[in-house]
Amino acid sequence: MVTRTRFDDSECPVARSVDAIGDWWSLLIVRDAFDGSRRFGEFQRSLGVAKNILTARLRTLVAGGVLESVPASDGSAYREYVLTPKGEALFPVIVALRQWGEQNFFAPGEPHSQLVDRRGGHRLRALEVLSADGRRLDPDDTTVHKISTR
Amino acid sequence: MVTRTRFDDSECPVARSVDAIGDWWSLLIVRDAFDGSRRFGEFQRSLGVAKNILTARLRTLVAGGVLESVPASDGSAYREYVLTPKGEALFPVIVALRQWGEQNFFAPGEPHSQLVDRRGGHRLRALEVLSADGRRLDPDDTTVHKISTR
DNA sequence: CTTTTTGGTAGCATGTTGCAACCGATGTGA
DNA sequence: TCACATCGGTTGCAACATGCTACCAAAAAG
Repeated sequence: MVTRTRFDDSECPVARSVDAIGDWWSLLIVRDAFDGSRRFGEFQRSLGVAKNILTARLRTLVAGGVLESVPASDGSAYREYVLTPKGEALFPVIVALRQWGEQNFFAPGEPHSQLVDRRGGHRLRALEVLSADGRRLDPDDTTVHKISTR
Repeated sequence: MVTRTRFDDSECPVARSVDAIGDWWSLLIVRDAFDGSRRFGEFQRSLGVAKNILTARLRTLVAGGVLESVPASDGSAYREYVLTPKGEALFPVIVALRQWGEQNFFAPGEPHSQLVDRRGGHRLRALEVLSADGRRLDPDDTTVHKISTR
């Protein structure tokens, strides 16, 4: 568990998100969950993480409402960790990280795992940040309003 | 610096991205950089991070090609940290984290900082994951191909 | 009924973080 | 130009988090 008292009450949504999933393992656990991992052992083998660390991370993610622990779907007495709706809402985050990684950390032609459209099997379209009326926005086209009500 | 030998050679783009920016401070530094912070002191005051930690993080981000150190724009002898093109490409990641935070960590009406379209000042459109031909995709509509060439 | 798998926990060594003190180079005001 | 404040760090230390290995009980498999 990271010691962080400073941003628990931050008014910045990015800070609260990072607080929930912004460590090395949590994001990869969520990625694996999107890829279909459900069982403790699946995450452990896939990630190679120490079991006590995995235990702690899964607990944090469950406490944070990203995952939930449900009875195993195969009828066994074990439990599974599945994404909640809140966890599923991380899909654009994972896709954004994946696309950034693809574009910046692989040499042309270097093999890498790829997220594809199940129907047709094609690569996804690159994420675009759009204005309310649909214009593509660059960082310079945006600004942060310090406080606002929703 | 996190000890991570396991994923340096990973073929998963998400893992490589997380390797570069997947810790508590790096993402917030990048967020501040998007919001206009450039100087060491700006980051330090904005984040409240210890100076030695900030030094280490900035060095890592520069080494990773996310930030670069340039002469100060005000003509002083100091230096500034600005986003490289690779760093700017993190824009969708930050926006995704921001939108996830807004939707999941704030009570209705609770004040929070907001990213708006400079032209018009409206909130941004929610990020959408799209197929190559423009259909909205949910996690279930996608699958990971283990290895592929680009 | 024996063995293996699963999903952990406990203890310990090591790595990382946060804090406070300190420091030289730079900028600023008189 | 001389004192003083600010900037951008570095250093040492204490606290905390992480990773590894060993161990264990419940469940499943054979």
